[in-house]
Amino acid sequence: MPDRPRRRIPEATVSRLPVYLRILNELAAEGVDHVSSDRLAELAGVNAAKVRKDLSYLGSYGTRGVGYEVSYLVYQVQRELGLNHEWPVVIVGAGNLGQALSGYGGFGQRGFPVAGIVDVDTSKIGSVIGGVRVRHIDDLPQIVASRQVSIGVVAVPGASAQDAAERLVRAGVTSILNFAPVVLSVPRGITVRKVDLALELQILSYYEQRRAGTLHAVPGQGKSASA
Amino acid sequence: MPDRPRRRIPEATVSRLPVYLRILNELAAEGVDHVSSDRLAELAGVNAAKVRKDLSYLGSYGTRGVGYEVSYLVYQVQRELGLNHEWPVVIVGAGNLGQALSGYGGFGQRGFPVAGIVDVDTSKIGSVIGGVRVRHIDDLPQIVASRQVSIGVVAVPGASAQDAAERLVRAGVTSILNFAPVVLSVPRGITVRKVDLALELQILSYYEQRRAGTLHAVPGQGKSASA
DNA sequence: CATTGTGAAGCGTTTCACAGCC
DNA sequence: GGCTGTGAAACGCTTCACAATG
Repeated sequence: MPDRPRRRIPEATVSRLPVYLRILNELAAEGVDHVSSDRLAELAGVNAAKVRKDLSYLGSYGTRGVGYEVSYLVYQVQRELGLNHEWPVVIVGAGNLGQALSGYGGFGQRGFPVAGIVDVDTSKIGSVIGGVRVRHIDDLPQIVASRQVSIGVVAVPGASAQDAAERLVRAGVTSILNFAPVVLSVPRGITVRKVDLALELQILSYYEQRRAGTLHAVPGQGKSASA
Repeated sequence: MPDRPRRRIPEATVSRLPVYLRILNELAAEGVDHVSSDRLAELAGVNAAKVRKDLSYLGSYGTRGVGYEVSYLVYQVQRELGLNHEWPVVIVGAGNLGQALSGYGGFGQRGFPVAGIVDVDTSKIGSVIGGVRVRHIDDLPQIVASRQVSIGVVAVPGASAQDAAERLVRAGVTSILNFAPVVLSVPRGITVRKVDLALELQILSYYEQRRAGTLHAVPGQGKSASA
């Protein structure tokens, strides 16, 4: 590992880097070796200036008049995102969602292997999901320590989510991906991101209702693009 | 239906209203009848001024010196979000994710009943998930029309997601919740929101890596709060 | 000469600070 | 006295526009 990130990258940019990365990987798979900010912007559904500014935070990796070399940019983005090594995750909650997440397989393929799944429900313990055996939640500290886990996934009902988060933090996890529909309260320095279906649907509901009233165009998280 | 929304509400505010709504519902369930912006802010993990400004877009529903009446505010927020009636959704993709989403039940409970699930895979057709029978994707237009569906959920692999989105749009859907890890290209006026696990994990990876390098605090999507 | 990299302007969001009101 | 509602300041992000350059 040669060097650590130095520059401070805007949050908005950080959340777009994974999108660029995915597109770059697709381009690489297609054998494309160079790409312009214009093309990348089109594929990512954003403005070209934004792509250039975003990438400029990583360094000057483009060539004027030519564009960006795909493979080199893939490497740089991965390095910036810390994707050069694996980040084992531990899933709390072996219900529907925990099982789906664990069985899905996409985690491991993308560098986030499931180091463990835990649940409070002793009836679930021992069953194997996606190749991982469900263990008791009291084993959390041991799993986190032995597998050097720093990311925890909260996949329990809302009522237990705060407790799950606290257990994760106590066990030594410093980042949490929260699927429960609650606002987690965590100590400073712990990063929490949430994925909340009902919330997303309710936001869509708002724009649908607006559409019904006045027939105007509507924003779409900045994620929509024209064909 | 007395009136339609008039004021233009900032996107950032719209995405916080569901959070307030959930908290308000919890407070109501606990028998709390009034709440201050300070308290609401604490529970939502945001700044009190933000709560007041957000709520002020709905109208002046607070009482100076007292706070907001919980039940009245619940009503107003729901109305603003268009949650006074149900929004049936159609799910495209009856794989792991589609099944989990449909079986989960939270959709229906929150006013988004599953009007149908469709798949291209004929071997999946006919099976019943969460009380809904899986139908062929060619039935989409019929389902959307007969059940007045305006929201579609894309739960297919990345490679088929664009096609799924196009079918939804052709069938008459105007909002899409996309779980596939691709940027959907849709006509203007169609709202797309995405839920992307890998992306969230990669963002966490970035902050984890930073933490490893320099020991500083880190943002958390603005969603974290101190205990 | 196409395309990057970037100051500077523009814009939306957050936060402050306090007048207004119950 | 306590809390809302809101102008205005501060901030961060986006977009423009163009000089720099392979």
